[in-house]
Amino acid sequence: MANQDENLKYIIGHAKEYGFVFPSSEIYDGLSAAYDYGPLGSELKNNIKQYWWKAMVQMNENIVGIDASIFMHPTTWKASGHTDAFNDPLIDNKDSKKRYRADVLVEEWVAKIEAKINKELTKAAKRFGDAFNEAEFRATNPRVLANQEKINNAESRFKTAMDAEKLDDVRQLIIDLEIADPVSGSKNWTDVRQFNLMFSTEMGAMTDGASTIYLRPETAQGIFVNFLNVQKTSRLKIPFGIAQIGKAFRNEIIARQFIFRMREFEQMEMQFFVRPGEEIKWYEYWKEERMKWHWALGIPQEKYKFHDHLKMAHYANAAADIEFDFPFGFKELEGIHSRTDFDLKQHEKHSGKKLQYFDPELNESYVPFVIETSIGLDRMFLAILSNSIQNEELEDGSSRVLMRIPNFLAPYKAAIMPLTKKDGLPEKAREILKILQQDYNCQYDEKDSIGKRYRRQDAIGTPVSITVDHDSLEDNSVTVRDRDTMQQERVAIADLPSIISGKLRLKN
RNA sequence: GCGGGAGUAGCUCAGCUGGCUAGAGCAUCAGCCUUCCAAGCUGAGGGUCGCCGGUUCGAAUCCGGUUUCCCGCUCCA
Repeated sequence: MANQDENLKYIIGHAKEYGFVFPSSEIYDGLSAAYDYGPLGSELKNNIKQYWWKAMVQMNENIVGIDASIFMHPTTWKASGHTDAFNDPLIDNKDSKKRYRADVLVEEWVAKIEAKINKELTKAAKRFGDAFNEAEFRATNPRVLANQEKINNAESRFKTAMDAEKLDDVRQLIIDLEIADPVSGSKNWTDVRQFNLMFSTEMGAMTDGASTIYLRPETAQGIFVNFLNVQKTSRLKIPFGIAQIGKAFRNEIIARQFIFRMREFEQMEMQFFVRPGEEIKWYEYWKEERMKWHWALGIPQEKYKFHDHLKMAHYANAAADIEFDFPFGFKELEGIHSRTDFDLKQHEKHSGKKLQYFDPELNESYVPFVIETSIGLDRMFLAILSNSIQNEELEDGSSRVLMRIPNFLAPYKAAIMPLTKKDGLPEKAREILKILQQDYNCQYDEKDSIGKRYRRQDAIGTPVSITVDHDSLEDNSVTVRDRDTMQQERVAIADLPSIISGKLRLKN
């Protein structure tokens, strides 16, 4: 591949040309960072979902699935922290054109002043030796006192301004503190603006009396608020998990890189509830399990790597990403987080309901700890798409566009084609189609030369092509051609179902 | 959101010092050929040149605005 830009462009072009992914509302010039899945794309996407659901829910007797509503009670987001944390005050420097979080600028300023105080303390400690009393020095030294007061003032002004949502005051604070852009040193700032990362809308037809609700920014909370419902109705014992596939929405300031970061996206999540104190064990377990799930697809293992988080989100005590080698480099594909008991505790607090599990073995109740595995469906789609597409040079000097989609995820499993359009071959081919399409998504094609039709199937990743010729009418046999090797073999029509199912089996 | 680049048929692009009914290759469709690995023959469909406005006798072409996409910065539970 020439370079990364060209590569991604090629993938986007191929995806559009063959009906995998279209820009949303394209006839109206499209909508930024929104995409539609076309006929082949929705097949592939559904197959990914099925693969995940099967691995998580069907293959684990202690994991069940739900499908929660996108709308949730507004208090949910207060409890989860999204209402506050998804509200960043941002400010731009007019000269450097850089954007910063206003709260970070203030924090950095505070850190600078604190450094001054510490310098003062170190100096004093040297001077006084063993007799040095830090608390006393802090309480009496005029320079330290003045600096400490500066910090206190700034922090309280910032807090007051944020609480009252007075963004002008935040800007004034930054100007008063003489904070300069770390890059350019410029103090030429724009207004402070708030970006709420959650989409809001009104519930209720009347504007008055309607309440603001949010489109969920993550699917996890739908699981947490249903924790007791599910645990009780499914008679689950800890450790157990609840899985969900669904859409989530984030009003990203900037959303780009094709379907990698969209404002509307789909997550496949599983929250695994465990005994407090056992979370790290299960965290490690799921890290491994999830990586195995990826490896089973047959995509080269070096395309994946773990990225352990050093800086944790407020709710987590351990976190790692599974990163994938996308056309634009290694980027997060899936997250595995030890979320502690943060979410359930928060919901207990805000709802006033007990969200606890009675552990018969320990004979006590507790709020379970949670391990989360969360994978972006659209990202998984892109991972498979970008890994599958290749231009293969053939021995005769020609080339073919090949989509090496893992067989069991392919949109079409088999293409059935008559060698020619005459002599009853189409009829025979359609007979076979009728049988196979009950179990497999198949395509019928009789247009153009047989070689051309093979290439067409290569370009959309169909693993098996079945060709009906004149002999087929006599002996009920057909030619089966493999997408990757291009090898052909003669088989009985009756054996087709088992041959196809053999090709769709997972690598383990 | 800022800066840079781009937008002509489904795709890749040509045309752009303003001037014939806007072209090519591939793709699509119909027919011929009846053929086991694309690119054989005949024909057809498909574009208000991203959109709006301006300059002009005349704009795909010049100017302004706008929108979408790509890249960089920024942001990212």
